[in-house]
Amino acid sequence: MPRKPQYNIDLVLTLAIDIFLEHGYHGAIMDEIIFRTGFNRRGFYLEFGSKQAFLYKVLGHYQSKYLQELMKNLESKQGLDSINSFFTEYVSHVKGKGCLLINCITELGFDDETVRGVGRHYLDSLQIAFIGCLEKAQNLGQVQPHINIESTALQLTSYVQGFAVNAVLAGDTDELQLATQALLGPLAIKQ
Amino acid sequence: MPRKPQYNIDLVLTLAIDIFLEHGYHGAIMDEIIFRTGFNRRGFYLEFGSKQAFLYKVLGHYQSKYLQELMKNLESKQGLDSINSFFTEYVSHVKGKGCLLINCITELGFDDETVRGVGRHYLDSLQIAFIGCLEKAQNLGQVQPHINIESTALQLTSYVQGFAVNAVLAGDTDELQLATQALLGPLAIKQ
DNA sequence: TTCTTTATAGAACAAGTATTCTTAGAAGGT
DNA sequence: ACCTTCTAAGAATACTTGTTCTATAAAGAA
Repeated sequence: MPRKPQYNIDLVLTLAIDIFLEHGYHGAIMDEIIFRTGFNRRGFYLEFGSKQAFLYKVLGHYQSKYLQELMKNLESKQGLDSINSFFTEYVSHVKGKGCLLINCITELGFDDETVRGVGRHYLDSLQIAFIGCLEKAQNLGQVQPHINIESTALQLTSYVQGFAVNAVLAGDTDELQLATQALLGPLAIKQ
Repeated sequence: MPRKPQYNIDLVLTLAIDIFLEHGYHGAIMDEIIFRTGFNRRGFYLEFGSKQAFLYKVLGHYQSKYLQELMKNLESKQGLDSINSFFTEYVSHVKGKGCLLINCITELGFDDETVRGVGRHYLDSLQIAFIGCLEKAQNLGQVQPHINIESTALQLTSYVQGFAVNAVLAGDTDELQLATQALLGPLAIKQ
């Protein structure tokens, strides 16, 4: 039997996330991908077929490793606390880098139906997760009873995307943490 | 004296906005830029020097023609009404396309200091404009007196960036208009 | 009209980049 | 120890794309 591969697909995908975050899809060149992931060209094309197919794999990996993990905060449906911890973790995740999925949407969304589909699905999931948390929060009496839950959830979803953009520019994230408080504060019932 | 140019720099810059919006910076190739703007290669390089320099010009043009125009709504400082009309116009501006500046930030922000600078300046202006409006609104008794103006302004600024991303995906923008109402509603004093 | 100047169109060039191919060598089976 | 099989490294290829160059023609001045 032949030698075994030295690379680890999971690690390659993880390392590639940063490369695409830094340079975008078209700006990330194969030489850097090969070099920084420690992969080799032949193996790369045997494994993934093309740069584009590779991006899709990286995006999928990014979602399951990070985005879905972050959303678990919301799925525990503990009301406002869940929303709070989601934002705290999200801000620290995107700090100084932004979000790979958001970057792909803005760079490729117009031309790439696959990316658009993934993006829509992500935003939908996020909104649904927020709705679940808000309903719970309402039941717990944590938020004003009169708010429109769907609109508020959409609103929170927009915030998340806004943070992803801001994070690329913001040196420190104290600002963003402050914004989170300002954002969630008005929802809560004043004690 | 020689013949006069048939192209119109202003028009070229305006047409280029859509091209960069559709394909991003690296995805927009010179052939399409030349073709769709009706420019010619030689003239292009005499006038702008390079694709990168051209992007900066297009970005500047985009800001003065659209972003600053939209912000005038806020500068009139008529309180909540100004904020409302800003959002209405903004949503209709980014509908189906997104915002060129935001797209450039997410695609190039990490590598391009110029773009980062322009982006920061834009977000700052926007936040300051919101602050002006909120102060006015507070003086007019249109909003709750206890809200933290700076935080609320930052919150609104994040929201704007979220819309820019959502708009790339959203077929219709009714959703976004609804979210805006949900957002601004709680600020206002109930009548 | 004729001459000068410069825009136009697109061919040519050169740099960059995704993909394929070649060679050498490592890991295990017999 | 030897052979097979597949990986590793990177050279080579083919294509894309930003930039420059050339030839043509149009617009005005004298």
